[in-house]
Amino acid sequence: MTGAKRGRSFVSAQQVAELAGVSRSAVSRTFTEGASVSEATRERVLEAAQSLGYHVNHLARGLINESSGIVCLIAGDVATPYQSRMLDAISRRLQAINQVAMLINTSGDGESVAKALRQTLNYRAQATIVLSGAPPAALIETCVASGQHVILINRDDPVTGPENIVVDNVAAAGEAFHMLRRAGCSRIAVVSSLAGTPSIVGREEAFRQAAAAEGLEVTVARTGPTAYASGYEAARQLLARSDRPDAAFCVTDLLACGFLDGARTEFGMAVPDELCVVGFDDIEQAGWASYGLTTFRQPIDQMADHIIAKLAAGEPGVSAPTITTFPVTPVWRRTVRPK
Amino acid sequence: MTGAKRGRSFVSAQQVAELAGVSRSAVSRTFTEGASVSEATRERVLEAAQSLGYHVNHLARGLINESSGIVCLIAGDVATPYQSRMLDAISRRLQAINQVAMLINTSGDGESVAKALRQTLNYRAQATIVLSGAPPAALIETCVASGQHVILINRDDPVTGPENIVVDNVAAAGEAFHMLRRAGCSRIAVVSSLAGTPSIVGREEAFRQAAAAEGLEVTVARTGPTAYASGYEAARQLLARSDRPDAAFCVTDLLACGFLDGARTEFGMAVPDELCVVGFDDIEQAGWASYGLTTFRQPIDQMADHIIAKLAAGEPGVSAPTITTFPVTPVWRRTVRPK
DNA sequence: TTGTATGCGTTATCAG
DNA sequence: CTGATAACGCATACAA
Repeated sequence: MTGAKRGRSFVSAQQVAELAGVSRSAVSRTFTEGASVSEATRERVLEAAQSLGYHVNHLARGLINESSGIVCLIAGDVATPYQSRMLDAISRRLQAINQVAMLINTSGDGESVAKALRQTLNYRAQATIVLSGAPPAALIETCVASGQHVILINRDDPVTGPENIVVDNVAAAGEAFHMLRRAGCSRIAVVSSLAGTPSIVGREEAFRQAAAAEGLEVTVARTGPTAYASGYEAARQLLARSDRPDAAFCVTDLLACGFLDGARTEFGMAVPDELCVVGFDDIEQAGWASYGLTTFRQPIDQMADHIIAKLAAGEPGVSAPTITTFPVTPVWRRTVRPK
Repeated sequence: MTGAKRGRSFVSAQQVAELAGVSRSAVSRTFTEGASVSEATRERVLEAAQSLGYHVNHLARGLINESSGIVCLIAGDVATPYQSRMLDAISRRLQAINQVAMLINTSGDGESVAKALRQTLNYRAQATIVLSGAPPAALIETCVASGQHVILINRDDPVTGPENIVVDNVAAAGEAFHMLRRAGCSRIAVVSSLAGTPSIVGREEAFRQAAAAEGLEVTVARTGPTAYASGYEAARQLLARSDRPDAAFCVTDLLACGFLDGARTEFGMAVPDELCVVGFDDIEQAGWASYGLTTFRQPIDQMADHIIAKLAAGEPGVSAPTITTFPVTPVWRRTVRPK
């Protein structure tokens, strides 16, 4: 009677073996995919396990075959529509391939992204998926050196890890500009944020350049973080001007919703008659009747599928950094004049 | 030179010890809180660890002191504003006490909640926090028997686990009714969902009873899941009637947003002049200018604090199930006539 | 303070 | 098919 720990603790294979009258190995084999056990002992073990409430210890299992089955998801703004949607898409798929998601919330400060990367190493995660935030290059390197997949989403920095997933910001921004032009808009503003994220500045910059190619100046407003309130505030500032804009490209739907509300509430403007607005991401709220936001949809499900495929493929490529770009499709709703 | 695994794998304490010229124990002690190491060796170890990219294996550590530092968060609708907000609040605090959140996404089907509970056991989680879904009582029991904290949020079922966190639905629903009555409304509808969650039916039922106490009949609409679209559809059906309601209590803000949009878009109704609406949860969108929803706020941060306190307190109470009820505070905005 | 030895719960290997 | 045994990476009681 070695392992009789009288309740209040997890049950071990040892205890199951004793109850079933078999060896630990038999118990182990019963719960190991594709091991050979006779149906008789298998049932005895299963029954004993059931009555004792035994569950295989993945920590110990991971100790042996260097695969914990854990994938770390690192994100800063979990409560955000876009991020939480992505989180949902990825975690759901992870379950399907018998992996489990470890959520690391890097609440703001930059130091904590590094801390998050270290957590991922501590838990011997198979992969690290960075949804937001800027991880230190050195730590990324050790993650890769340790055999992890490191996947960065919408983070096409100059210095990056090996697997990058990116959305075609410049194509979308260019298309946004032409949508607005075809609608007859000429005083176009860009509503952005102070975040300085690669995708944010990428969209901003691409739009500006598309405008410049037609000889058009564009004013850009950055009034705060990438949030609803910043969009609202941007409307407040931008639309109070004497040369009030007749269109806005918002680098994020959240900003766009705020901007729309600001334009309507503070200035009573009619959309799209007096003002055209284009967003980015196609979050759920963009489709709500109060907004009917014309925007660009990120193919979140496809991106998630791609990530899972990478993970399922096994060992990460030892080779050079990868960049996979996903197309972004326009979703026409009611904030831009048709034609 | 035992542990020279040439790259592509995680570094072990063994390798660090060899490089630093000390024993494995010295390495272990260096990374163990409150162990005694001389400053000299400590630095040598730290340096070696740094250059090798060593990180303590929490899996192995958890094997020894039955505490993996993992807390499982089980949720069904991660992408939902309320859930993701809760997720954010909890995971953020978990980091602060050196725990890490494992996110288990029970995507819909009931079986997967059981699967989630088993995962929690597999990873020897300290605690299991169920944000949504109905876990089988038997599994809850083994979790508790294994020494886990099991915390159920807004799930005051008859059969429950040991630690329940609940919001005062009946007080809020009662108050909602009186808000609407004081606003002069008499034909009041309840907008609910087909989900059949305890909190949903609790609010529904409490509101109905408050009305019944004043001899008022209430019609309840359940047009689908607890989502925006269901609220919209409810408006479509409810407001097309000859005895069109002049008020609605929506058991969720998401439903309320949909209902408001439906009322305005499909019927051009003026809120709050022709129609008063009350929501529940106070999600971010409730505060957006397009909605200005009068609703009831769940004290998410306090609830999260409470959970953390429970975890930090150590061993779960062996005693009877606990129920902690949190108050819900009304947030007056613009969808109910004042006075 | 330091090193040695032991054990944590598993699985892989090997002999039967 | 089965059981004994050796890892896996780490923390700790113990001896030095």
